[in-house]
Amino acid sequence: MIVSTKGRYALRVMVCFAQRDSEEYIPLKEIAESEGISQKYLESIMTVLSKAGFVDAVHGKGGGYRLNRKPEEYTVGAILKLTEGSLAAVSCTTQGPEACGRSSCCATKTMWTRLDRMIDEFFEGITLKDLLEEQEKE
Amino acid sequence: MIVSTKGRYALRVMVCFAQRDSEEYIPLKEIAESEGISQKYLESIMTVLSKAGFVDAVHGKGGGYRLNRKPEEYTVGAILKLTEGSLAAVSCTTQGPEACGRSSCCATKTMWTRLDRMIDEFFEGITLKDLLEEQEKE
DNA sequence: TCATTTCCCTATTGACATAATAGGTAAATA
DNA sequence: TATTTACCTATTATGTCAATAGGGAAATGA
Repeated sequence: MIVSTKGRYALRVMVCFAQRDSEEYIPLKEIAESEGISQKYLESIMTVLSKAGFVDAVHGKGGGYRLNRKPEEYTVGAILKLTEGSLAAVSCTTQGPEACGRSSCCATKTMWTRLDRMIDEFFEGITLKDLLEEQEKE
Repeated sequence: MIVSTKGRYALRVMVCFAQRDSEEYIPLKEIAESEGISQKYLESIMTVLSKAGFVDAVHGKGGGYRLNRKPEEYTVGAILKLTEGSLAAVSCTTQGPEACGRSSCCATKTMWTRLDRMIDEFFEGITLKDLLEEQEKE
């Protein structure tokens, strides 16, 4: 599993925000209910998105979260890297060469590196706007 | 993490066999030592490869394992799917639509399906022979 | 026949990450 | 000043992976 629940929820929630009026703040509670995610769990995700500056947050009544850029300025890759930490398909490529000891002669190492690059390019080539349009097609 | 230790070991070991004389049976002990994998753990991997008919196994002195096809007839995809069970990047695509309940309107579903297909094509496009040649370059 | 080598089988443990919950604090607003 | 909302720290529950343990059965060669 390369993408966990956390990352998938983050993406879905960001799409949710992208659908709404960009000025309006939406409380976490509302998003949690509409997406069927527990408020507490979603909190941990929103905190990450907020700290990284992906969303604006405002306390109190009328507050909540909102995007601070246009949907096309968020790549799926950026959102997933933030919430997942890494998108590496194997541990070999993230750890330094000293971790394995065989990396200098490993027949499979080049393959893992190519795979990582391919996955990265895939996710960096998709924006929230693309996901929105995908949804509207249906 | 999309590929675990099990799958990575399986690949390395298969490359190991591909390097040797194709007629010769190699005992597990020898492979385990040369690859730095514990015999017991490697056993569990070799059992899977053997049961699936990827290698021949012979008991007793002079016995061991060997490939039963040419290196170019093993794709990395086949080996990984066997040992990993699945190469899916997210659980959404492996489980049926009833598991999620949102799959009918999920903006990200198409993306996950495309990703899975891309990863599958990547691994199916590489054979043991390719890995062997990669190693010999160094 | 018998000892050795080797593969085969079942079960268990330890470690770790993820998913989710719990309970409270601080800020903003009406 | 009460309410709404975001923020923070800690804990639990679950499950998977990696690795170990201990023995059993087949093949071989002497």
